[in-house]
Amino acid sequence: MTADAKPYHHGDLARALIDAAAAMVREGGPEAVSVRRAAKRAGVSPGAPFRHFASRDALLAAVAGQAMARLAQAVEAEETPRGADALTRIEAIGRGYLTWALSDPELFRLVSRRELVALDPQARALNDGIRDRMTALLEEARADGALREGLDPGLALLSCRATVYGLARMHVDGHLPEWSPDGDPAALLERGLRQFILSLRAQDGSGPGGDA
Amino acid sequence: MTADAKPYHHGDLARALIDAAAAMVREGGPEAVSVRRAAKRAGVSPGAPFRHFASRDALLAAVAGQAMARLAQAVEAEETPRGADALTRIEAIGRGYLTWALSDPELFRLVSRRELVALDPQARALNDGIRDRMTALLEEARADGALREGLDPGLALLSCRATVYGLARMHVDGHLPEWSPDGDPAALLERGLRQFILSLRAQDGSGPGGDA
DNA sequence: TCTCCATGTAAGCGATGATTACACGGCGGA
DNA sequence: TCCGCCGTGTAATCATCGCTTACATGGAGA
Repeated sequence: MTADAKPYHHGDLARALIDAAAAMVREGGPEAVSVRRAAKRAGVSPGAPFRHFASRDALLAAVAGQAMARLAQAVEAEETPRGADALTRIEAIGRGYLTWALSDPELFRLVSRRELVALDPQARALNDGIRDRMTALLEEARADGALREGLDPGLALLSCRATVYGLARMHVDGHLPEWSPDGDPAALLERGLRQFILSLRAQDGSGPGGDA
Repeated sequence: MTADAKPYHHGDLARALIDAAAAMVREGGPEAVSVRRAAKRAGVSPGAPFRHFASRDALLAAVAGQAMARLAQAVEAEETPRGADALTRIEAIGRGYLTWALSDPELFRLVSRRELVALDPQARALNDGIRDRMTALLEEARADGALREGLDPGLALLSCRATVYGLARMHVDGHLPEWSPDGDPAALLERGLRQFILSLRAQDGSGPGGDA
């Protein structure tokens, strides 16, 4: 890449290092990330990265920040606010979250380490944004009477997070085959998600809208 | 420990190394485990551990195996099969699981990496045992008509695992304060667990048996 | 008692994260 | 146009790491 005359100054070393580190995370997990190998991939000397990242952890945090941005983007792209039911939109958020976790499991593992995401204010904001949107949607569902009777909206928020996070982590930690040896992970997560949303929904009035 | 005359042969180096490594995991996570430091803690030379563990990963796997045994023990101790309702016993299993995850979060992170647990057949068996007991209990609940209408028992199994695993991982990954800043983690997990079991339970017949 | 061998030691290899001193070269001021 | 600053990359170095090899030790079985 950028093999044009190879100037003394790289031009965009920081970006190149983040990309290289992200690729190494995908290949062998966060443990496989080495500053020297990232530098070698970017075509610079072993000490050069330290001009841009104070430490290996700082580089990993930058990778996590970029990954968090893509996760937030995936969630936002999936959410369909076009007049849909609040619970349906929560389901869409969860679907976006799970889809991204399936598509980039190692980077998701990185993102789910809060101490890394918390280092980057922008990543924190994205993370908090998703949570706040779910809070608002749950409140909207409650106001619409769409929540099952006897459901504490605060606890429902925790349940949403626990379920979606739990399903995603089960996949990236390799626990899905153990619980459903022959299942397609994506289909399994989708069914789990739908059933969970169903367990939140009030059973009077609106009938089953599922098509699966 | 065993400071009696320091014989040439340690006597129980493998155990001592596992304990030392477990302590290091508790202090700084799996990344903080170093074969050399474990050897120093056990009072032997840097190369000695390799007589007992082929690699650093093998040592970590042994630590994970021991931790898995303790987790299974905590689950078994909490389960109360004395005539209790099947769903109540599932709740008890979840409570034992969450309690142990709260009491030893770093070791739980180790245990939740399946590729480590899978290396030790005994640990695998313990893990599978918990899953199989939940499967049987869910089937019993279904036969008793205790499950909510329209609930697929297979999916309910996945939901149980996702919820309990999700709650536990939220804690060890530091996400609980983010979702409930002022909450006591243990109380929060307990409420989440109770509500989840409630969402499985059929709403006819048996009334609310909660005391919280 | 003597020998075998499991267990520990000593020394060392290559690689890592991190630090330091130095070299390069684009940019702004005179 | 020239000069010096300073951000950026290089080179050399250090302590530590996982792991291997060659050797030392001493308990257990013949």
